[in-house]
Amino acid sequence: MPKIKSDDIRPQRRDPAATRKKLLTAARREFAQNGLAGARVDEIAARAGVNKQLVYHYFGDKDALYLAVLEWVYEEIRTQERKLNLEGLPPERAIKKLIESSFDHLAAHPDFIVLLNDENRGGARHVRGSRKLEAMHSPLVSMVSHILADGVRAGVFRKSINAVHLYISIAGLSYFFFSNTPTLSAIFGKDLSSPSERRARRKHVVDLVMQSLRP
Amino acid sequence: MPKIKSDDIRPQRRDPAATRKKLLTAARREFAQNGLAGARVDEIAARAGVNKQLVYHYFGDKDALYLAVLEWVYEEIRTQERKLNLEGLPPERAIKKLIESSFDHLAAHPDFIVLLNDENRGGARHVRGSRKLEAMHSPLVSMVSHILADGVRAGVFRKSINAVHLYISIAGLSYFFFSNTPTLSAIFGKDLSSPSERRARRKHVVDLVMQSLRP
Amino acid sequence: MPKIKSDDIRPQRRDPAATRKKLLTAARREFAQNGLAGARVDEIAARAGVNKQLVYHYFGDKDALYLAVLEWVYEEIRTQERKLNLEGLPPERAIKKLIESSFDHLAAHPDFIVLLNDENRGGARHVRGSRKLEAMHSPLVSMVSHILADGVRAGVFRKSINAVHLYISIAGLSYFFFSNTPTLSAIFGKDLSSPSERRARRKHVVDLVMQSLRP
Amino acid sequence: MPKIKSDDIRPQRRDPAATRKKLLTAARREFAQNGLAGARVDEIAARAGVNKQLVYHYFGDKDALYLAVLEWVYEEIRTQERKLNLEGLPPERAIKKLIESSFDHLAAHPDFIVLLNDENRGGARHVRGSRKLEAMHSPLVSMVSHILADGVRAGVFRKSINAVHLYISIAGLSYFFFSNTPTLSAIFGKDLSSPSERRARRKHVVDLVMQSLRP
DNA sequence: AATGAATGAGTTTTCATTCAT
DNA sequence: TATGAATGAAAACTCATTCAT
Repeated sequence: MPKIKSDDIRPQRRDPAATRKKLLTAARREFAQNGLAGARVDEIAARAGVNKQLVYHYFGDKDALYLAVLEWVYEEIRTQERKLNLEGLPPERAIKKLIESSFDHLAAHPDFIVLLNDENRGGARHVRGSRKLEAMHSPLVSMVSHILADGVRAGVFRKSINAVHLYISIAGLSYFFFSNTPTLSAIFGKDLSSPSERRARRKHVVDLVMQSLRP
Repeated sequence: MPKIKSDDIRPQRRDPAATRKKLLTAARREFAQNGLAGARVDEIAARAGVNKQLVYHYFGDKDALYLAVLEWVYEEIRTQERKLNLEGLPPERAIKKLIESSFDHLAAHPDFIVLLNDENRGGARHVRGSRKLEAMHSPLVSMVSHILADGVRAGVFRKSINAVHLYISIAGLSYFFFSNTPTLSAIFGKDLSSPSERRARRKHVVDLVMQSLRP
Repeated sequence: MPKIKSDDIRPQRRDPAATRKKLLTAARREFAQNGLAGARVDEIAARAGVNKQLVYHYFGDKDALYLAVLEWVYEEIRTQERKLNLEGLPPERAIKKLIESSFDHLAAHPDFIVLLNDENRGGARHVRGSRKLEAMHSPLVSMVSHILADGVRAGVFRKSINAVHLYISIAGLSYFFFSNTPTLSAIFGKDLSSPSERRARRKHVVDLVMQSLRP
Repeated sequence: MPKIKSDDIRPQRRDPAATRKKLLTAARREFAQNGLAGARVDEIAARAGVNKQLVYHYFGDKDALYLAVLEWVYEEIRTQERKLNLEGLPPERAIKKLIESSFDHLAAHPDFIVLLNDENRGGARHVRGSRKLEAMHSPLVSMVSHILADGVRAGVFRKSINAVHLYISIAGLSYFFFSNTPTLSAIFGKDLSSPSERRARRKHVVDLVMQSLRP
């Protein structure tokens, strides 16, 4: 929406919120492409089209900017999870929807993986120090727990499946595929990044998990 | 083979092979800890206890050293795979052994994951350029293919399971757990790196895959 | 004078004189602690609790602010000198009082020294450019001159003592002690900043000068 | 002395000791002129005519370089003190020589003062952390102590003069004159840096101290 | 009068790499 | 083969100052 002030030709001058967002977006790309150590503050500022000093003005330093990006992508995931609405669904449909949306989210946001990799190498140093992330509990584990119980009761799922590990498995089956596509493609001599391969993978993951849950 | 040179008091002076190995070991640690961009050539030389220039002497440059490390860890995996001897086993035992040894290898060599992450972010640029890696085909995919066929014939596995994707799934279920332990632990508020959690995970992965293969 | 503006809760909003003074006080501390080059305009504004831009509003730039601080401390000294009232005293009492008050002033205002050091390194560039300081002649040199003459006439002081140099000596004997306390303490392995050491120094300075004036 | 190696046209290539010394000399000038905070590492390297990185190679960082300079000037002073040979002299000649050489050393090395000023503002942080300086005790205080005792015994000095404070006074009477010449000149409207003024000051200092010691 | 955003030039330090011995 | 000196480019971060409101 254009600003009302008609005599201001230059767009968005003095718009702190917009500047912050531009920096954050640029940082997300740069960190995803080059990692924490490989990312360049200069480049982030250039991508955002603002002065380099503003990185420090708004975020403090490179690490704090990295954390802000992490908080952003985690928030995206939580938002997506909240939108799932699995409560009303029959157990099998619920799990299937969860698997699919988990796969689709990674497909749509491939940078999430690459941003997390650095964080994991560093022992989750930023995540552990974040108040914001501490408050962002995922509702999914307990939801999965309930769905599993419902499924067992309904006789469609086998017993003694650990909800935390199932959640990790669902994530991992998609995550590894996306994160390691380049080396897997090179090793197998087959481009796994094509749409058809991606569809095949999605189907395989859904099948694998669903079949494994049968009583 | 002991060195004859009697007047050389300090051990391993002028021992090219040993120096090369020391550099490689040091590089593996440094790259695993700090990534490709974050690793320091100075630090690698210091860890190896040799002069920095020898990195260039033996390997050419930092990227070539990184590739040498990648080739090393891939070779380790292939060696482990060759040792598996799945041929004689009944299908179910064979797959189970494959899953377990896949998990155990990552548990024993956690740096493999972290070394590959950078390579994947970079589009597998080093791997794709390597003659050596090209020659190191994994025998496992075709082996899995045969095992699956045998299992279907014996009536213990269901049909239409893709061997490549099953292989990727087996790897991914362990890989993701190990690679994301720090952030998962932080998010779940539960230390997943403990031996008991690790055992539980191993069991879960074996169960998940085995159950999914049932007809 | 209390402000009338009734709806203004925070005190001293829009109080130019107070803001100026707060800036000056903050600048004095910051310059004393970090020198001209080491002082930070940001820090000065923060210490003063006002916006950084006001430094430029009120003083022009960092150098002008530094000069304002110098003028302030010089004015303090002149004020103290004017309060001395040496005229009526017998020559020996007058000199003694001068020495003591010179020592005491430095003891009370240790930042004076440190502020002047930078100015001296820079060739007194600010002081020489200041109209205000030009007008602030010290009355003391001519006063010392008269006291010396009186003392000689009264037979209590020896002849041919240069008033300017005596003034410099009186200042220097205290100045050096205060300015170099940290390094002298480190070198002598003895804390010269303690009250007892300070008292001893004061006595020594008075004695030294007084004894040297004897005929 | 020219290097023997005749075929080496470029002078002093690969001469670590010379490089170190050039850096140290350049640093001394730069620190003296601009202080610790005001000095520029770039400028020091440029003055030395070597690559900036060598500052870090040889000294570690800017602070360590500053300490190296401090150690150098202190060593100069100790060397000069050792050369004094006051032992054989009669007490009055000994003290006079000490005053004069103290004055002359500062006249010859005016940067000593300015280098110390920053160190004192910083609470002697570098000096206190230096092993080297800890070992460089000045022999002068105990020497002054003995001279004073000899003078009292010989009836040429009065009693109860503290050696440490006399040493500080002798230093301070010269130090303050040199350190504050610019502002004193500006305030007194008289150039105190001229040779004649310097001679007058030297005489005054010697007189003042010597007269103060009379019984 | 007062504020916070924005800037450009600079400042220390780092780093992969090459040179000379 | 091995070493330490030397380099140039670039990195993160800082800072005095100005702009827009």
